[in-house]
Amino acid sequence: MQERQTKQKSVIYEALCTLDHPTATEVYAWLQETNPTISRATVFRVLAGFADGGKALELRMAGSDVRYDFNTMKHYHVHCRECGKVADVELPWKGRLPKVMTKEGEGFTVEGYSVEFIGLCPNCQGVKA
Amino acid sequence: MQERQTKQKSVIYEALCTLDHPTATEVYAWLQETNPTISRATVFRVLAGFADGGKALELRMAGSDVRYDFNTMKHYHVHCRECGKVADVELPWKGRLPKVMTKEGEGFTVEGYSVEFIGLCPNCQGVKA
DNA sequence: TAGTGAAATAGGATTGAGTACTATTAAAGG
DNA sequence: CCTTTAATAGTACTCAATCCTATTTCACTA
Repeated sequence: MQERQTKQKSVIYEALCTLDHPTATEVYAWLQETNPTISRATVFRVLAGFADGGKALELRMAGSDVRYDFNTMKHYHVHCRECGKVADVELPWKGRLPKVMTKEGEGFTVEGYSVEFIGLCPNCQGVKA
Repeated sequence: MQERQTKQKSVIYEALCTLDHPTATEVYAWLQETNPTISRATVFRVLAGFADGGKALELRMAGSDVRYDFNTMKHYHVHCRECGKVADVELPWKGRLPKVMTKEGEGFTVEGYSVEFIGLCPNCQGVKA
């Protein structure tokens, strides 16, 4: 008996698909309206489980909380340097490591790399110069 | 009267150069031995000030605390997916944005991008499979 | 359809990085 | 030396994320 289906998982997944690259806290806040008894710990655990089971991507972008993406296809993201908001970027995915990268830094085993774009979201463009 | 020189700044900079891509907390812990009265808030503020004034780089790598680098030359980093440790990567810096990137995601202004390599540090290679 | 064992949840406690606040200290110019 | 004011010490606070455990509830079975 494993991967038991629960109502919590169902509504959390719904939230994940409805909201735009949400953090666990954003999912929790959104669910408060319709499911006020859901536990914060449950939201964190279930989202992490989705990522672990391949049902979602876990976005650990520099300088912002962990965000989740129901779109599990590899794709690039921009994130706002002010508020941390994330959006998808329309660019073909380039999967391969540059071959020069067989070199290692100080004994590290290099498994991959990630590219992220940084900018300002529409909202923060108006606020900050 | 601005940018006043203090003993705290001096010893924090020394710690920054001695330790390897440290977090503010690591700097604070290291200084406890020699400067037990230094304040945690001071360490955070001074390091942020170094980054702001161009005396250090602020590394906001995915999934780890903010780290600082006394080497202000642009260069790549590997970071350990287990413990967050960071090391430099010997690769020529490629400064330019891919020109395709004029495309925007949902009205974002794209200002730049960052590349980071992910792997396992020597220490965590033994611990985890 | 009820019974039962295990997985999952609720919800409160806890951790730990980072920030806010303010009385006090000390750097630098006169 | 004295004054001005930036910077610090130290404590309180915030908030994401994790831990803990009694309780719930899913899913398998008789």
